[in-house]
Amino acid sequence: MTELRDIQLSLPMQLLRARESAMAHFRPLLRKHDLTEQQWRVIRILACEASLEAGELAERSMLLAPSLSRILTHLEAAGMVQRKPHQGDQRRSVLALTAAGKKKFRTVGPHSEGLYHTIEARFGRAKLTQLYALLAELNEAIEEPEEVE
Amino acid sequence: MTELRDIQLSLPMQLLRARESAMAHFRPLLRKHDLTEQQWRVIRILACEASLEAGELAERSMLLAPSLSRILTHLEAAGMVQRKPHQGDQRRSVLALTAAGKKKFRTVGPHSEGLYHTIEARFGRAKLTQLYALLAELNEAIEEPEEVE
DNA sequence: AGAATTAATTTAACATGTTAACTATTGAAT
DNA sequence: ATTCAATAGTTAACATGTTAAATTAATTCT
Repeated sequence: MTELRDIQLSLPMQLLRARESAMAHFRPLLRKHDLTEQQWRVIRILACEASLEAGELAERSMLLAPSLSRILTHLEAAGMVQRKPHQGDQRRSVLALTAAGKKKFRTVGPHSEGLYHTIEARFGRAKLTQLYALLAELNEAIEEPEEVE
Repeated sequence: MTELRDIQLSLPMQLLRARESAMAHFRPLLRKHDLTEQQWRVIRILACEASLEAGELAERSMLLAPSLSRILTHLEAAGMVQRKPHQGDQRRSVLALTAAGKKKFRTVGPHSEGLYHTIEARFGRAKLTQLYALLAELNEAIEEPEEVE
């Protein structure tokens, strides 16, 4: 006889719950600096890369193309990101932080790091490392969904 | 000398990535049955409870009140949920599945369970249990954010 | 009882999530 | 070279996420 699983025990929901617990720490900071969580993801990634194509940026920031497109329009209008055409392929666009974008990163980054260290201190570095490893294993194991007939 | 953390190693983003890997398995099924992920969360919870107040439902489904409000309007219009006034407190509303809502649950539920078991089989039950435990510990440890001065 | 507070839910406004359709450009196949 | 298919981004449409404000009803205080 197979055990009946608690219908409430949903993997996506447990991951969402954990993510919410974590994000709750960062949201007040981001709001104070007029950034959404997604805008901050984009800025963080561009801050480490000098320049990136939109596709790469979408993948790394875990944003779907339509979302990223709108976010970039917003960040460009705010003067924090510059869109340039790609040399040799007119379909692509290349993104980079402006001086204002870099400044925003240098302003917000340290506070964000501080909050991260708070989380690390409370949860424990060892457990955090273990969690990262498990999440990576999970991704590896279930990355490719089954076909739906 | 403190190690510099990889700025890309973001806990919220790793949790998001894992969640996306998991949700990718369920999205085709839900789409085929004209349900959003959030609508399905609401139906699943109501299917186990007979009736619930909106506040309780919001908490269990990890939905903010405004989102839930709109979702319930939608599910009510679709004939799957019934909103009733609360006896003794006119501010509250009590939600319950209709016959159509229960039928939807019985139709989609088994397929959803099947996909869950696929994930469990691929990742391993032991690791999945370990992951749930770690996520619960994380929630416990960081649930309360620091004050922002 | 009546005023002020608190509580549960909804509405509003703007940003993003999700899927499909569209546009422009490139690459491949005759 | 012309046609066809694939690729990169954007636009569109609708649903949800997030915060603030508004609504309505219950509670508290005097």
